[in-house]
Parts: sequence; structure tokens; C-alpha cells
Amino acid sequence: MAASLRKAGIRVTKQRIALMQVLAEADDHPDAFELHERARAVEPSVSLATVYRTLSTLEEGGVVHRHSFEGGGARFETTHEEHHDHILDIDSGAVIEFQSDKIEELQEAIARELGYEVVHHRLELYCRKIP
Amino acid sequence: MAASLRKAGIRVTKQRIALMQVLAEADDHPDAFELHERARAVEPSVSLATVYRTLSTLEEGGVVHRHSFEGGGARFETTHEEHHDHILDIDSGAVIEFQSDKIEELQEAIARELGYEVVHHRLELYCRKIP
DNA sequence: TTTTTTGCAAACGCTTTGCAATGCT
DNA sequence: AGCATTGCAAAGCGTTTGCAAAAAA
Repeated sequence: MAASLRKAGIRVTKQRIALMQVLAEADDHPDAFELHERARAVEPSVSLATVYRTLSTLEEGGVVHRHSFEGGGARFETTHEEHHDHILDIDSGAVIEFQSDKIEELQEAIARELGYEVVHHRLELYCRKIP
Repeated sequence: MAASLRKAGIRVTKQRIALMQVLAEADDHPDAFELHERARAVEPSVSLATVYRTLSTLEEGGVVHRHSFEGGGARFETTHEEHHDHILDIDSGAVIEFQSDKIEELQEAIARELGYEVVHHRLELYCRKIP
């Protein structure tokens, strides 16, 4: 944990280590408040302000991704290799990841046709379970 | 304008008429602040609070759509027949609409495969002009 | 020792809301 | 008359920031 911070040129503090640990263990796209709760359980000295500051730092460093789903504040996940989009279960709040090369290609084709190149995109499917 | 409000079961006030007029003329997805400016030019008695309240009312009535693009507040457009998604020009801030049946189908296929049906979705391409 | 990071509390930007006054039907 | 809608100012919410103290390099 400390090593990977050092490698990214980010100073190692106990607050950052706690947050990274919590992020590494999370698989549910928590928000800043939730991350603060979890980080405090590991290292009580972590403040919410530091959670926000560290998340921004980690985002700049490409370590985490920030998502702004509908309703509520931003939610975070540690960056993983493959790009993916999200399905959001309207009823349970669950977040499911998916990936579609075809959709990616279509997006690029559409943009290109209009004289644009896609820098990044956002695709979210707000769904309900089929009974 | 007044008639279409009445038809939707919404009381007719000069503030609402002003806002609807401004919305009808807009083709640039303005935010609440911008709509307030424009509506005030038509009817000076419109307050920002009423703009927000009326936008919510119109949204519930299906008359306008609210979008939460990256950065800044919500932006609005009058609902038009065909569903569409958006390209956002990162440099100019311009919003371009596009529509792709293929992408829609793929989204539904992906959701279905995971046991979900798509209630609504969000697809935004943040783009830069190709030189 | 120098520079960065921290917690705290205050400020921020956008949006919503309580209230008494006003306006619609 | 009766009830919805208004403007205003205050509050709400998630997020950011100024500052002096603490900690990392």
C-alpha cells in the first residue's frame, strides 16, 4: 500500500493508507461519506475533508474512478484494467459492471461521423430485475 | 402555451408561461440560472425559486427533460418525440444530439442477459473536434 | 528544516423549502 | 372563497478551502 503510494509520487500518511486499504476491499462503489466511515474504523484520525482530498489525489493519479450516478453524491471504485460501464438496480441500489466492445465501437463511429473523437464517455443503465 | 399548461392540469401563471416560452425557444440545453435570466427578460417577476419549482413540475408532467452532464448544475430541454443521447464538446461546451437504434438494442440485450430490463439510461460522449 | 498534509470550521454552488403575501379559478 | 403559487430568505446537501498545527521527507 505504502509502496504503491510512493511509486505514484504521493506522500505516505496513515490516513491515505487507511483509505487505500478500504478502497481495495470495497466492491460496492461507496461514496465519500461511506468511505469515511470505513476508513475511520481502521484509522480514527481520518477526517472527511481528507477523504475528499485523497480521493481527488488518487483520481488524478489514475488510481480511482469517480462516478456520478443519479441521486446522491459521487461514488468511487479502484481503477481496474478493463474499461466498463454500469447497470444500476433501481430497487436495490446495486451496481453491476458490464463491458461491450460493440457499443464502444458504435459510439466511436457515431462521434467520428460528426467530426468528433470520444475522449471519455458515460453509459449507465438504470434497470429493474425481470421477475 | 396557456392551453398546453391547462391540458396538463397545471395552473396557468405568467411566470410559467414565460418559462415555457423560453424553453420552447431554447435549443442549447440551458441550466436553471440561464433559464431564469431568459425568463426574467420576458416577465421580470419570475424568481429563481419558481424556475426550479416549475422545472420540477414540468419534468413530472413529461414536458421537459433534466440532464446532469459533468460539471455544473442540471440542464434542461423540452421533451421531443424521439429519444436521443448526447455528445458534449469538451472545448466549446456545445451539446449535440444523436440517436442510435443499434446501441439501444445492445443495451437492452446486455441488461436482459443479466436478468434486467432497462427503465431508462444515460449515454453521454465527451468529445473533442477532429482537426 | 523544508514542504506537504492534516483536522476543523467556515464557505461554496446548486437546489429545495417554510412562510406570509399574492393570484388563479 | 378557497386553494395553489409566488418571492424572499433561510436552510440543505455534497463538496471544497483557508488556516494554524502536525507530520513526512
